[in-house]
Amino acid sequence: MLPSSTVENYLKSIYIAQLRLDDDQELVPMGQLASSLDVAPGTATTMVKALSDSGLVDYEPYAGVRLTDAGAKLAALVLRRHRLVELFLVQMMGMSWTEVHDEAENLEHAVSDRLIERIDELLGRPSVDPHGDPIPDSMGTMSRYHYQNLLTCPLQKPMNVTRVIDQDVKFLQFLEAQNLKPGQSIRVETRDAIADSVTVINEEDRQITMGTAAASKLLVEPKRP
Amino acid sequence: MLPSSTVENYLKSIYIAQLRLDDDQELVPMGQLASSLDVAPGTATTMVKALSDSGLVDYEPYAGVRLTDAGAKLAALVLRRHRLVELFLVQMMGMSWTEVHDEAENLEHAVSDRLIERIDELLGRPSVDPHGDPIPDSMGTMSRYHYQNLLTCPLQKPMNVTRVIDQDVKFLQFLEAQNLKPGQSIRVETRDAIADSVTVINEEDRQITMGTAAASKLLVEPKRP
DNA sequence: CAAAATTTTTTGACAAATCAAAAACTAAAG
DNA sequence: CTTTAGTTTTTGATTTGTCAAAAAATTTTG
Repeated sequence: MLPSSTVENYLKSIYIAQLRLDDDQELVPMGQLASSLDVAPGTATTMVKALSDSGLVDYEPYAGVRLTDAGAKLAALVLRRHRLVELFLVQMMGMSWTEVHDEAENLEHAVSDRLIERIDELLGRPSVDPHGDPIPDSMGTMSRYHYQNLLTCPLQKPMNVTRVIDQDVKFLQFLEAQNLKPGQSIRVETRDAIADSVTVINEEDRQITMGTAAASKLLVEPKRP
Repeated sequence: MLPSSTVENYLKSIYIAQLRLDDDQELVPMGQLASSLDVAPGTATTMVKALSDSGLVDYEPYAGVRLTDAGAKLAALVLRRHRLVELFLVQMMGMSWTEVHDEAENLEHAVSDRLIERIDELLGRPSVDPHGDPIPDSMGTMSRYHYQNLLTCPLQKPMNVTRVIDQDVKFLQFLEAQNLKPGQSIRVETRDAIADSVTVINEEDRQITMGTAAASKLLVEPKRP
């Protein structure tokens, strides 16, 4: 029995939520899962129980849910399809990195293993997607590097944008317009805790100020050329 | 409300069945529809009644079903997506024309209008897919040319294979191995009604004999140098 | 044309996925 | 340590798509 798109989406959501947790044994709360999937809490409970019966998750009533090894592997392969499709749409189809997420959201459930292997090959076995998110390999293994963000990185030091933790089209368009896309070089000028703001300088020496909520979604690493 | 994959598949099946009918007002029998979709007869009845309520088909109890204009347009757009995806997989992804049908069967429900427009553009607004099947335009209009087949075409006259009316992988592989793919040049040598067989000569002057059931699935047109 | 064969529809049931709202549980605050 | 606030589960219904088997209608055949 191959998993339905619904099951794939539940596993993917749990997987992504677990990535934000420090401890692998920590549980994802049901409320969070329900809201990330945009379903009623009771719906998530029912579904998670079913997933638990299938051996894809460990479920602890009133505590939360966690993927089993089998569930984590399946989830990683969904994410692999999603991210390879995103990169494919940008690289081969000339679509904008701001718009490929929604398209990939549908295609991730429809592309066969054979096609995804072909895409992987044509793209040269890439390791990250257009947003800088790592692409799991065909075994379901994903690198988990810890980048800094605009709130934690050193001030005045040249950095490269490596990853964007948000798929909102408007936000991505904002980054594109301000030359803050993954790959571009920037440096954090000032941080103002009171004003809740961060000011960065982009490649064109233009100054951009954003709130800390936005700043925390831009991941960077020290510039290395 | 955008139609579910199930609805799209029903419309597509009715559309294809209607193409085989001479008169546009003729009805597709429920039994045929059910078997082409691989569902029980009662299931088809239930679904067709729902489609009728949505104004996508005209349904006459105990007689059969026929698409309305709205239904026909939707069906043609599904077919358009299917065939553009097939051609895309062959031309851009380097997949074999024998294997793309199943892949397209899933992708046809997942690709957005935006992506299909991009594919159409990249392929140069093609008019036929890898099997020679015509591709409806974005308005849902499809050319309906009537080819001859190996049973009806003149003997000894050079012809071009233009279309194959069968998606069975084994059959397509057979055609490929025997140099009988769309685009290739052939000529019908003999027909034997008693033996139920047809003998053709391929581009390499090799002789291939097949049954009339197979021969009727190969459509041809007079060779034009 | 009546009996038999075939096709189609109806009926009752089921699985997957969902919701709203009531009930139960846990955690936080006084 | 009890009351309150917040979360989670349960319950009962609903929608979509399906099947098997009974019933009805149609078509074929003798």
